[in-house]
Amino acid sequence: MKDLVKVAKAISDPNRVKILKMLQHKIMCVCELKSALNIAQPTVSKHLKILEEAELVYYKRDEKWVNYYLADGSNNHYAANILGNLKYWLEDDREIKELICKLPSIKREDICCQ
Amino acid sequence: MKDLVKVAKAISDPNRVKILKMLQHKIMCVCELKSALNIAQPTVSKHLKILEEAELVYYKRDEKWVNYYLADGSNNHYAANILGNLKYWLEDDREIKELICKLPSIKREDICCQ
DNA sequence: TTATTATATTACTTTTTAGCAATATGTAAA
DNA sequence: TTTACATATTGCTAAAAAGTAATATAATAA
Repeated sequence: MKDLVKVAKAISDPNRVKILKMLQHKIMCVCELKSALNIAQPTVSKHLKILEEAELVYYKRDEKWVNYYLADGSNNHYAANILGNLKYWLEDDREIKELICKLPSIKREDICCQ
Repeated sequence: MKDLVKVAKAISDPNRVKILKMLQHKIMCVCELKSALNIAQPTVSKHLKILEEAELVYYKRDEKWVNYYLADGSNNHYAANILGNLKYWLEDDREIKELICKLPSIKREDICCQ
């Protein structure tokens, strides 16, 4: 029950759903996510922690950046199920499509270091 | 996006998940749900409204009772997906199993009218 | 009609959550 | 080392959500 509720809570915020949809297309660092979502960096970090604790994402440090990846759900079948469905969900959502469109132009070299 | 988040929020509360699991086994009125969950009647009504707005349940009045049913999800594919999965999810959850066990002994004739 | 009873709604309190600014931490470059 | 910079954490505020008691509504029975 706790695991299910944790996954449900994780996807019950639009910004977190957007993060998951973006990570479907591209491994991203915190500052890239911040730039895409237009929210403060600590807010992004907090969302990422919630997603990570629901086993929906994981991260690997790469020098000074921390890259976030979609999890594969192998340890959490609720997470696996949601991640599987989310591949097909919201593909026609206007807001999501615009976000995905913007992705190629969001590069850490350009947007970080300020 | 709004529909997905609404369904996710709806199942991100343990009492609401319990309601859905109970409705898998039995059509129930508000006072039966209240008795099963041990929470106040307005709290049950509020949870039911959230579930209904997420299109996870619907209701029909039957004389002075209002019976709640699992929805079929035909108008909301997020709801349909969750309801489909929830049939198999939490079947081994101790708390849920105890609730389901209690169900046959919860009868509106006995518990309401007080 | 009036009384009874099941449920919904309202008004309120407490807890949780999303957001941010400020600060701490970790890594790499100078 | 010191500096710079990406990210995490802390401490706070505002908004949302879960809970309840009291009250309103809707249906039935008397």
